[in-house]
Amino acid sequence: MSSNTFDSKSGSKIRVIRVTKYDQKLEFILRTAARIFAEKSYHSTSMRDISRATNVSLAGLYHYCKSKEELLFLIQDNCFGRVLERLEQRLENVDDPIVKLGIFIENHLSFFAANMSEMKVLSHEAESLRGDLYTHVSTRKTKYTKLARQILQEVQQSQQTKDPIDLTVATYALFGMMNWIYNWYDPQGKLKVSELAGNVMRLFLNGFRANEVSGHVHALRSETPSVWSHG
Amino acid sequence: MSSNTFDSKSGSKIRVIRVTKYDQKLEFILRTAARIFAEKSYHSTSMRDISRATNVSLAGLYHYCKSKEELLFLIQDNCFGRVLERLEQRLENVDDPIVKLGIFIENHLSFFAANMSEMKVLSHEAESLRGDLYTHVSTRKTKYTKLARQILQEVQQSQQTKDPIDLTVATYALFGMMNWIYNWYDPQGKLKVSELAGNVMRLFLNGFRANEVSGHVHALRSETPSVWSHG
DNA sequence: GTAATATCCGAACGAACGTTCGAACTGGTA
DNA sequence: TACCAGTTCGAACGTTCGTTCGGATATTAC
Repeated sequence: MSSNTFDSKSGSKIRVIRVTKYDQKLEFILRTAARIFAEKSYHSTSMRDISRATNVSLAGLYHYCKSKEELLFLIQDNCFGRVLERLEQRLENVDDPIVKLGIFIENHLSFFAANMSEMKVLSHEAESLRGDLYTHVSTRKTKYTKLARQILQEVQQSQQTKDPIDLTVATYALFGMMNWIYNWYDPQGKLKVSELAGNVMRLFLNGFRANEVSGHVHALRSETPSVWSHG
Repeated sequence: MSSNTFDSKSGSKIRVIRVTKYDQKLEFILRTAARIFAEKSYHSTSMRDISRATNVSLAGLYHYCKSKEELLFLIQDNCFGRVLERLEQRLENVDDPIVKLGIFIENHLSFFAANMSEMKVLSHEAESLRGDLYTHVSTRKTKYTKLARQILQEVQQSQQTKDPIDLTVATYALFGMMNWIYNWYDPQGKLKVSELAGNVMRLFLNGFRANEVSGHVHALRSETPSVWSHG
């Protein structure tokens, strides 16, 4: 990892990529913290939990971060940064919107599967950050979402269908499908990541592009609408 | 609300449905707590927050629940119970698996939209319960998931397609699409619940039943697989 | 009325929390 | 050797947490 990835304090004056001991230990702390945050959530994890798991004293942790919230931020921001960086590389020189969408889905899911803890923390603890830190991650997320939406729009425009799926619904349905996997998917299990990505891709893309609505679905509309209330 | 919905302490000896003051106030506390839990998460909500929002003294809250955790449980269990109850009613005498699926989706989404706070707490704070309380809700959830999976299997069997979507992926993709809506959907906004449900239904069902895979998607498989690692 | 019960709350408890402080180490440099 | 910056940590600080206790007030039953 390059020394500038985490805004390192190593302060090397020579312009080469260096991995200082400080960087390595910070990364180790972040990875451990991410694992525990994923296991028992950010707010019910204490700095003492992280201290115990890393064998770094409670006070010692504050040599590597200025607060517990900054730990969460570093996990989220670093994780998201890597997703985006990789995505931009892979989308270079790609024009076909459907291929773009495939790359987007595969990129998201394979990174998710390989970094389950960090990605769970990124998607599940979205609102645990406050102030500037929240804004920073949130802005990135909005940008990411808009990119997905734009790709979907291109797909939709590339082949006119009647009665198209609402773009907002489609965008968030896609993210829902993908981000929900931390609730069930086991990267070590039978189902390989490539199979997962392939299935999600087919499921979503065929649904999104289909222009035909089953008669059965229409029949549903005649049902009396359910009215829920709090009493 | 019937006096037995919350295992009421009202202890009426007459066999009629009664709404005691106790029940009403408990329900008010639960609804308020659900709202705050949804806003700032269970673990960062204090009993003092709930006390302030309900105008019930801190100690007074413990007349209606025996712990903060029980508050969370009551919210989740009551909410889930109502979803299940309504679903079972609507599925009675329905045979067509596609209609079943439509009812399932519409039931879930319309209830979600009408009870956003409770449903967010139900799906977002799944792991905040411990021990028996966790097991109880979790068992119900498993049952609910299996029902969805079974309906999907029936749909799949009713019309043989080659290369069908993996059932596990499909099931959790569906729940991901539906449960993710607390991250973006505004029931008061432009998009009506019926439109939301209709779009989700079409998106999912067409994708799930489609038997054709685009050549574009196949092309993706020749990409060099991405390898993510922690370094 | 009065007794019994249900409802409510101010005040406090012990525990756990995030963070800080000053001192003790460590390794490299002169 | 002495020195300095980087690293480490035991101990403690002030705060907030969930919960409890004893008693006050309201409601019901007789």
